[in-house]
Amino acid sequence: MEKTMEKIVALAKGRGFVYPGSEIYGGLANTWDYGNLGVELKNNIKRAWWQKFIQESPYNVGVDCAILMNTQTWVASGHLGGFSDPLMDCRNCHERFRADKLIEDYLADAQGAAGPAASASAASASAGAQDVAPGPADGAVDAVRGAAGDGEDGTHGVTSAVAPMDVPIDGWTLDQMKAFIEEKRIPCPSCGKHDFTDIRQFNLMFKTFQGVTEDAKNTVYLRPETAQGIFVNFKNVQRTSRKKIPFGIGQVGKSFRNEITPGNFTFRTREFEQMELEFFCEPDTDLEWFDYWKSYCIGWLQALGVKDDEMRVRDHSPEELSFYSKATTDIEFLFPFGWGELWGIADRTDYDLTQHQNTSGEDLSYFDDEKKTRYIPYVIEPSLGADRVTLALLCSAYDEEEIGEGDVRTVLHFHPAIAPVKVGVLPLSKKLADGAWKIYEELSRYYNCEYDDRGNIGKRYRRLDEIGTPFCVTYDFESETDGAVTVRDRDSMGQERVPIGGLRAYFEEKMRF
RNA sequence: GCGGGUGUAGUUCAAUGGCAGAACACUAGCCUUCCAAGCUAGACACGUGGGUUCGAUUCCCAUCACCCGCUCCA
Repeated sequence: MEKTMEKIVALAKGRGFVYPGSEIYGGLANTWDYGNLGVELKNNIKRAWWQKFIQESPYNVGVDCAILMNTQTWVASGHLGGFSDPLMDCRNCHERFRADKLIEDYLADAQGAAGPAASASAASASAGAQDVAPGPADGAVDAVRGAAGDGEDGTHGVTSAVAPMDVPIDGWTLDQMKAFIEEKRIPCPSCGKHDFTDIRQFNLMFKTFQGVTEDAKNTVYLRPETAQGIFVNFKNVQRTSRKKIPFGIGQVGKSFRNEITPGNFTFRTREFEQMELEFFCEPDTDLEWFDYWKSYCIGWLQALGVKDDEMRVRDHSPEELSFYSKATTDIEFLFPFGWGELWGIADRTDYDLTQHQNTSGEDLSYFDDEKKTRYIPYVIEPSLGADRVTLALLCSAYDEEEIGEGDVRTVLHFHPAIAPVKVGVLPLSKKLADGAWKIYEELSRYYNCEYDDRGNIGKRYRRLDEIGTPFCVTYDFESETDGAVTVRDRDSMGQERVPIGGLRAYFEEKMRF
């Protein structure tokens, strides 16, 4: 019984978890709509996160910020300036490359040719494959690059008439990159020819216009992360919540990134939902809090049923770290397509608040009344993709069980707290509809329930197993006289007789999170 | 954006230059009544546009969309 992405996608479409977006118009690439069950599942997961990270945490409060923000926000955060990728295509073989990477590799090669690290180019050429599961190959490249960089100054002794070799490649203009590639006649890593298109910028932010006229002055961007809404409201929330540092602000909401390559079902999409916490602490306490939130996150995943062997924690190497981050750890999940990042926990230092303070001119420092000190807080950011964790929990729950001779049932072992339907209410016969319906009416005041009287009882159990319903209540002929029903458990398939009046208490106990 | 592939029912698959068929799923009724695949009936499909042709779901062209690779992921 192999667990494959195909089967999970088929189940998701077939049973109403996730449909392809805009389907009647032939679809829209990589958009997905959550269906009747999917929305329940995702809402339950978001609610569970909120409960654990906001409600139950003595430190944290929540916000819900606008998706559209003042453009200066993105200047401060660095999204607007530095994050357009310079891309060029090879006219001969139609491969696409990042110009800066091409130059970087060329320089590394130049170094390799002169020194003993001659295998550098071979390693970086072969390691390209996929980023989903950065394996040993990528690590090797990093190591090689790191070693190459230990040379004098990063230029590797290469000189150029057209490019500023004393400036890191990130600081070059597009023209300088293009000119350098021409000057050195850098070949296409794929086909070896030298015939590139001009460099084009690729900005990852979705752009739109506020107001009716479409001119540049009205340009606004859809947020590429929810974090910035929290940073710009840091002082507001601190004042109105009367929180003292350390404290955190959490938010659940949509973000948009014009990724070039989305894919793997809902794992990577251009529109996605994040559950982010920005935790503000004193500068020297950041690493302690980093560890605190790391285990807090892992604990939450375990509580929802993620098994240890389908989860791993990966610390970023120093070369891999983002420019603003002091430490980053990814919690990864083993999807059928490989390991994929679920949760990024980053020590962002005081980078964000400092940037906003400098750009806005507002003082974003915090004054500690007890210690009589003033500082810009450090930030620990556990950032979780809502769609990713939903997909992960769907994959984790998926199972095909052989029960008896050639008899297989598909079952989703969701934790009751996130199961889209908590209780199936089933009259054993249609003649018993009245009594069963009363139970349905009562229970659906507390839980999302499903009433089903079609087909035989076994078939109904199977349908409910397949959507991960933890409990079925069967109202039978005896119920008419003894006032009790059979509660059937999804996981054990065992049965228990429970008085109708005791159902509510029974389920409360079983579904506790 | 480039290269390759694919478009027939909700799903998986047929067939055909001349009324498009099955299985499962679905709906209604009957039967049964605690672990799917009993009986009867029913609803549902050729992505779009153009061309060739007496006639196109089928052949040709275009278009749209999706899938798989590549480039990206603060």
